[in-house]
Amino acid sequence: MGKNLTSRAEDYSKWYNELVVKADLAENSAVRGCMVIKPYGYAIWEKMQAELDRMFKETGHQNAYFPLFVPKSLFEAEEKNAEGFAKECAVVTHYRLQNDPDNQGKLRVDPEARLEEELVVRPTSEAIIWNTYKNWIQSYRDLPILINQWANVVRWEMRTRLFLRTAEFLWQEGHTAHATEAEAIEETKLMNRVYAEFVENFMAIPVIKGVKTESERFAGAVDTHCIEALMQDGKALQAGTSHFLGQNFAKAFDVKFTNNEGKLDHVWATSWGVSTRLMGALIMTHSDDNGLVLPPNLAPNHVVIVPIYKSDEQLNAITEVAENLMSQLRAVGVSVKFDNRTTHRPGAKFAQHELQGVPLRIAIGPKDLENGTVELARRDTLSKEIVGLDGLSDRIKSLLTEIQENLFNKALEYRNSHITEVNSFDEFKEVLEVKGGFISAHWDGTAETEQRIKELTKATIRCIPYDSVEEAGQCILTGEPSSQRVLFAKAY
RNA sequence: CGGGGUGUAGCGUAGCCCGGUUAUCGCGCCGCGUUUGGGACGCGGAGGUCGCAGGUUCGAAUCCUGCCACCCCGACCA
Repeated sequence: MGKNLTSRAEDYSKWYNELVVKADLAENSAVRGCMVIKPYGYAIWEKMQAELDRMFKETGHQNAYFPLFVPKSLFEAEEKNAEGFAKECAVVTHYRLQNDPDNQGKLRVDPEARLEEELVVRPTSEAIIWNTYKNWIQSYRDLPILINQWANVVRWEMRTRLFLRTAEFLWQEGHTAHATEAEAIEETKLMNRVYAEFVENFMAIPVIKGVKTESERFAGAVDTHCIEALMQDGKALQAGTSHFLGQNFAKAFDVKFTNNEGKLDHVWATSWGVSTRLMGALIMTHSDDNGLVLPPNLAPNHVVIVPIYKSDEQLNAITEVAENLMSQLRAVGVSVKFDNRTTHRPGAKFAQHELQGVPLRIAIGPKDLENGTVELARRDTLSKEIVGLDGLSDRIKSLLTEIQENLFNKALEYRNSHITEVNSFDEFKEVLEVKGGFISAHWDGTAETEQRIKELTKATIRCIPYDSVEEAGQCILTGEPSSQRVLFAKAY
């Protein structure tokens, strides 16, 4: 893969700035770190939203919406959660501006308009949602509550990384309440599976499902399940998380219910989320030096048709062929755009659609009019061929399926060839340095060792994979006994 | 908050050390014409508080002082 696209998220921004996603963070320094998503980029996000939303509903969830502002007293109720997010909260302290007497034409914050209680701009919504659930739940008959919210959240990170860690981002967060521990744990796992299915089948990004170690766990969770993906530069990216919250939030917000035996108990909870960070994952998994490569399942347009002509007569004839083809394609569910802009030449259009990652391009010119053919070009392989018009729509339909599979398989092959088993710390450092990717190694299970390895190498434990097998071994750092391998990597 | 760096047109830049015509070049933008099977070419044109403020000087993008902003590395980050 090209070096231009494989190092850091910021590098991608240079490529996509103009066309895909307005990747420049907002120019005003006060909102530095917030991203601006252009229409084309947003169309991709909408596709992702639509599919996820469908999957959530199929698994019994409903959408709802909760407030952006969280009163500080609510925010601090669940201690670990509050502590985990405290350092990155934007806080509203005033509710009014006034003319600045010392500075004509400028406004200042009215010192008289200080809020009695500060409002935290949600970095996540557990607090405000559980404060609400308290009033919704009395009996086991009120359970489960299976709610998802599409929202923006703000995390005032000291340092932002484009797509991957922006100050404001869009996401969905599911918040569920259950009568039993087993049911909540099942929900946690279910949603992690839903995420994995979406990311693999839709985004064509292979992921590893697993569980986080204590130190990487969500603040306030009992267990954090996750999907981990590998980017083309050998760094791991956490693509989604699903948390089993135990009774922590129910206790913090005093959410009790009477169970079917008439006993009072705290509710069991989960929360789960994926964000616009997935767009970063998409870019960093499939792109090449010509730009974005979109899996057909996410592409706003599957096919673009570019006319090549010298005269108006030719354009008219091409338009007729194109419109015919478009209605055939639309009939079989393929989205298609006819790029008949007169302001750009064919070469410029080719380049632009490649940059935007349109899976298939059809060029129709005078030669094709004579021969009843078109030129069909694939974005994933950059190959071109001349094909006849007969049966073209069916062919394109199956080609799109093939491209979707090809992208996944390519990424899978790369990912699999970058999971390395090591049995010593020297080997660990060596692989991390020269090859990158995931490293499968034994670990003694302590947070101290994990921390020490992080300090020495910058690698963290991405997860304990679901499919990790029982196997006697020794911790690569301490030599203490270990019963299974875990996955290490340098991560975004 | 520590270490390093950079601010010149929408973007990328030259000029700065060693002060001196109208601030350089490329991309992009606008007009006209010729073009159109992989990012067209020619001619013409528009666009600048040289980060901000002060100072030195006959004269400051250039030298001095202060400030501001941004980037990178670290700290930080489910």
